[in-house]
Amino acid sequence: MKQAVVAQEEFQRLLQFYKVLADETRLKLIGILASREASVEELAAALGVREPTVSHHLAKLKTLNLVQMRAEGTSHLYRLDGEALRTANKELLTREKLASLVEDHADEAWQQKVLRDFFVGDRLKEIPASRKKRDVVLHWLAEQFALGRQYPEREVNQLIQRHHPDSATLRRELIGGGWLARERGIYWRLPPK
Amino acid sequence: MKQAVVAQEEFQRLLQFYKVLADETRLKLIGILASREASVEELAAALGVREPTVSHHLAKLKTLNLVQMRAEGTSHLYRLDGEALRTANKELLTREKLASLVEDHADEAWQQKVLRDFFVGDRLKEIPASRKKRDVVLHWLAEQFALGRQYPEREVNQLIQRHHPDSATLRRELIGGGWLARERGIYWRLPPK
DNA sequence: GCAATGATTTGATACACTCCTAATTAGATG
DNA sequence: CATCTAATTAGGAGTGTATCAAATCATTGC
Repeated sequence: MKQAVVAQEEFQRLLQFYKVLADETRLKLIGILASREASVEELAAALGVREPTVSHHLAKLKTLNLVQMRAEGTSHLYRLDGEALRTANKELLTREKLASLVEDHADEAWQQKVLRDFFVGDRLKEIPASRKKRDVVLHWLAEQFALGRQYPEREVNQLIQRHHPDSATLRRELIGGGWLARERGIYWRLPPK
Repeated sequence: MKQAVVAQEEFQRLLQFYKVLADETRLKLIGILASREASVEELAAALGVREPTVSHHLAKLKTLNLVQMRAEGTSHLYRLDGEALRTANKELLTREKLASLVEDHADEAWQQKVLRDFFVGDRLKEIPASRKKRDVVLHWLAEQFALGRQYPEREVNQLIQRHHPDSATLRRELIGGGWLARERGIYWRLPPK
């Protein structure tokens, strides 16, 4: 779980990074500072905006430590921190990276929704037509069976019928999908794959 | 000049890229699709937003060719185009890259502003105190001299005084800054560095 | 062909962010 | 200490865009 929190923070950092860079004026600003240091006044003139606007943008860049400032007289001379830029680039958008950053509660949320949609209390309204949703329902159903116990067919049917009348279909699906196993009229639940 | 146009387009592409990525929902979307393909319905449930919202975001990702879609039944299954992602990453923010993307009209604009600020017509209101601005003014002043011509001191003073009374100071600065050269009371303009 | 299902498009609302002007702060200079 | 300059901060107008509900479109299945 600690892991997940770290991932969250890293995700937010990445998001912040993109947000800061996703502005035309700021990107130009970086472009100028990439080749030389410059004062706020210069930057304003070069970009065709007012000084406060430049200050505003520089403040955002500062939050990423992308720029450094040194005062000379009343001027503030800004320059790009190339090291920070290089570091930031490492944090890049790779497939593996992103996948690891997103909590897989995503999957879980989706399954919750399917169950909400198809159940009223613990009665199954209907058997989902789509394979994917049916699997979610069957998975839930399988969990109603205890692990390590043996069920005669009559008992299996009873248990299923507490949730839906068509026990034959559901029983067959539970077997076919590998949630239950059967031998000589005796059924048992298989451990989660 | 053709070069500049290309750079402009590339700059805009880079900007678009950051804009698309600078959204929490979209970044999560990419994160999910990084590990598996998914339908709009699933994505909506996983992200906790409505289907239209997901469609909207997917449309933006499509503009960068970051996702691919295949239809299965009435579902549209989306997946991340890892190749596109890798390509996009190459377009990265390197110091050299950015510097080349930003037109150096930036500098020019700044100089124009200094001249506007300190001149009324072609009369210099005052000699700028800051070294940087003074250089801009001196540069302009130097250009009022013809290249390859010889000026006696009296003529130099006359020319300068058309723009500002303190010809002594300005003449000295023009020499010191390397815009004019002098030998035995004769002055001439040096070619631009 | 007619529902039903999932996706997309459209139109409206709300929030965030850029940019401005005006006011304030911090340094330098007389 | 007063004044000037450059930068920053505060506050507000205008714009863009994320989101939703409602309407529309496309595909499957009866």
